[in-house]
Amino acid sequence: MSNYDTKTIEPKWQARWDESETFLAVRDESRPKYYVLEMFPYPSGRIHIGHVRNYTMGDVVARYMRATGHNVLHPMGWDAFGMPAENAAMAIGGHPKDWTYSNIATMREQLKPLGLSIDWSREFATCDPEYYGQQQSMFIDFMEKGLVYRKNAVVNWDPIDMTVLANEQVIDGKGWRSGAEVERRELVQWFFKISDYSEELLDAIDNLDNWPAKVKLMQENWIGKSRGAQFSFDIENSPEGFDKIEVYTTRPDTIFGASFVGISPDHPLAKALEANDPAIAEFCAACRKGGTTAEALDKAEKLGYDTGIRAKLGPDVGFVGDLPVYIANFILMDYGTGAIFGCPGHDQRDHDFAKKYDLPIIDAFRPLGSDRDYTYVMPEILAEPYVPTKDEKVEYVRPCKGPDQMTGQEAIDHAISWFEDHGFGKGVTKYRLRDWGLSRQRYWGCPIPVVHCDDCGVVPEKKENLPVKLPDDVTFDIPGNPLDRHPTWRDTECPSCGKPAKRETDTMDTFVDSSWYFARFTSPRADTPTDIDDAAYWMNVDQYIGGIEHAILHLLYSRFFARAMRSCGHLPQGCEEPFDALFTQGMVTHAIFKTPGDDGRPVYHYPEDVDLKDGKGFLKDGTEVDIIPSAKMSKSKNNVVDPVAIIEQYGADTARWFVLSDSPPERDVEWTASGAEAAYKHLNRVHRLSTEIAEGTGTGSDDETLLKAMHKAIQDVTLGVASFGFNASIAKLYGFTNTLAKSKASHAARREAILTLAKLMSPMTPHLAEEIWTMQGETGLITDAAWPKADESLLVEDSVTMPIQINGKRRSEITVPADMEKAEVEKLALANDAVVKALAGGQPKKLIVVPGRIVNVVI
RNA sequence: GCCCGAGUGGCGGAAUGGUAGACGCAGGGGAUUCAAAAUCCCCCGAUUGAAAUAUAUCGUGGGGGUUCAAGUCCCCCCUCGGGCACCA
Repeated sequence: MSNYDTKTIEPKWQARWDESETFLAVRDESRPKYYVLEMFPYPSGRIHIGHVRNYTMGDVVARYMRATGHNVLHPMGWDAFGMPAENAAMAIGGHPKDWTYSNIATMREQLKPLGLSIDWSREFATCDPEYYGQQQSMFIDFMEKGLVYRKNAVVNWDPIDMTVLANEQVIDGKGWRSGAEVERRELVQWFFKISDYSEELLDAIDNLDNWPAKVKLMQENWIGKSRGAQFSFDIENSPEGFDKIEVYTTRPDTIFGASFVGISPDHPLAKALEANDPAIAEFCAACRKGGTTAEALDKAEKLGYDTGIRAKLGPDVGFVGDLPVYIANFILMDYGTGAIFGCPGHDQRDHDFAKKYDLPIIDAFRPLGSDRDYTYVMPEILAEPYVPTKDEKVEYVRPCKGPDQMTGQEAIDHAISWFEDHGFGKGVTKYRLRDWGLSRQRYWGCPIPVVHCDDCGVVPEKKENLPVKLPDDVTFDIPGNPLDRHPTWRDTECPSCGKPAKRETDTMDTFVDSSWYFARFTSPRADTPTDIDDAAYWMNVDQYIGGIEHAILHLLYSRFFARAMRSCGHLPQGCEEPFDALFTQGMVTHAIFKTPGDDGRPVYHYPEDVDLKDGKGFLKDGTEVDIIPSAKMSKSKNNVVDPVAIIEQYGADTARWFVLSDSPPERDVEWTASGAEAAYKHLNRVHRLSTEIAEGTGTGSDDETLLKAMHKAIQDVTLGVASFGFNASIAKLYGFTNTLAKSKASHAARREAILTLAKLMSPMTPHLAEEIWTMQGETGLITDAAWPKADESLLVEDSVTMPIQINGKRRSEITVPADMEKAEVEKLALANDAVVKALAGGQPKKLIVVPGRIVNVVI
């Protein structure tokens, strides 16, 4: 009897797939194409068990689609630019390029033993000049389309990494990588005009039917559309040149509840005042200093400074009197107009502010049936503002227009038209989404391919001079951008006039690299960014798989890029939404084992040092450890599972099988030693079963039962595999394996069953499946065999057992022929002992028969 | 604060409104073995019960409701997780 020897089996089949170029993707119009993609990895140095889960899921989809007759594209590449390479160069010397390519080589060698059905011929890294050169070419195209611009901008400056961060990269006021408190600086920066697409990116979300609702919602909130009114107050007692304040509001219906006007400390008017008034300057400086962490904002008091300026609406509107103009710390310059009117009666923030500065609280509306009408309320009388939802009907005591009773939304619509009718305001739609600042003052990124010429200004590099390659001779001994201090790299000539000029030294945000790699995979060696025919054939990505952490940034940028690429002719029409279906998978977690240390800090123990017994863990010396279940893997907590060691110990198929079993794919799965062991035992059992069947002969009985179970398994497993129900599929496979192991059917039937089992397992455990295929004397690769089809006629049971409920509680059951008439079933049910007893000679009030399902007798 | 999502045995988790707990882990019992490992078989929600294929009672975070029938649908509440946030 041969053993389940993964060290022989797995490399053998991987070599066979390689030799026969099984996974090479070639255009073939005769078959439907299917493009499955997992988010490509950053080459950090080693693969993580999370990679195993991510790529295994993609591989299951790819192999299943392949078996169902699709021409599958399943590529792999490396998101290879970024700061860790520079950090490594700073920490341990060497060059980011060497560090990166060496990591890629290591990780490729670690990934390959997983037996993924990847077309490795399409592999590339984003730091390959062939890739980033095409990106530069596209950047120039975007410039021509007006999708790129420069502006002086207040940026988030990370003082440790010495770089600019996107808003999205600032988390709680700290740099997403360094954790350093972010500072505000003004620099000339490059931007993509993603805001041009705000409306389109928002509207199109509705059509992303196969995206998780959660991700769609997050994107909607991120784009943040709001409809409101923009209008001006006339101001008096203001500096020269300022006779109006433009404000934006989403609640114009509350205008007659206004009791002050507020402007941001960064508002031009505030800046003008600051220049002449030291007290105001001091106040504004204090506002800017305030931390931007969520915590700091929570605690930050509303601060205001009365400028002495007075504001009023246009002369003939009446009602709203002179309003004091405050500089207030809670008003952001980069949203709306940087100025608001405050309505303390219907806004918590304004309410807080009004209380503090003793400003009037004026109701614009009141709850239906209420008789309150506050025109000026001392804070102690009205503790809270009245803030109903926009679809709640309220009664207006100071309406702009429209009936007295209407919902907030109706009132807003009426108010906007009232503003427009009176000619001092207009309806305006605003988005929270800002343009994408892509400049990075780093070395290890794609150089922005432009030249600064004294005479011609900013000039794009000529395309024939691309790629603008990164120079190799750089050092990282001092912070900042090595490109800035390189002696010669910057020096070039103007592509337009030929005079000496300087290269741009900013490089691109690495999110640019990952915003179009999926398109490049369709023709990775093309000498244009894409080959339009290849793109037309392979796009869109039919199934995209990755972590929820990319729900906003990466996916939104990719959606923008697809549109921008279409407008430059790099993608055909219909690719605006590049990912037809998205699946976000959970993490692989692992328990943390810790004991209290002498200094009070916990000591973390490696899993291999802990013996588990009855749910408790003990060290070798008998000390009990605390167990924290399901924690994110972290090197510092010593709870990282190394996939390489797992593959070494159990083989790739076990690792693949385990990460798919137990938990639904979208949820986190906890890696446990016992679970991995169990997976390994099961695969051993299947292998043993196959050996047994291969060696067996002869006749048996009850083939039909086995074949029925087989077709049921085909049905159930297929359903699971096709819908990301991998854990459910695996449960069915366990069940079918048990049935087969116990079956006394004939050799022919059992052989058919094990072949089907292998086929059904092949997306998850491809090596073992190939092995069984061969053991049973089949020729060719199981990978090339067609997916089994369930025979409908064998799925139908001859007889069914139906529970009988009496008043909704299960009391008995009857077994009847599956096709029995409802009336017959009713008759049988009424004759059932339990029913007869319960009826006690009476008649049921109601008798419900759901054919094939259940009988309910209501008494 | 706002917006989502989730609460089912000791654990991970199954369950088109139709027999709650599939499958796996852990646990218990047995077979095999000189013994062990491996393997195979059986039991395994709680309560009551000496026990039993008990046709007993309770049971899917809590409380109401719709329905012949609710883990599943509706309303309120609690807890946990995630996202966003002085966004006017």
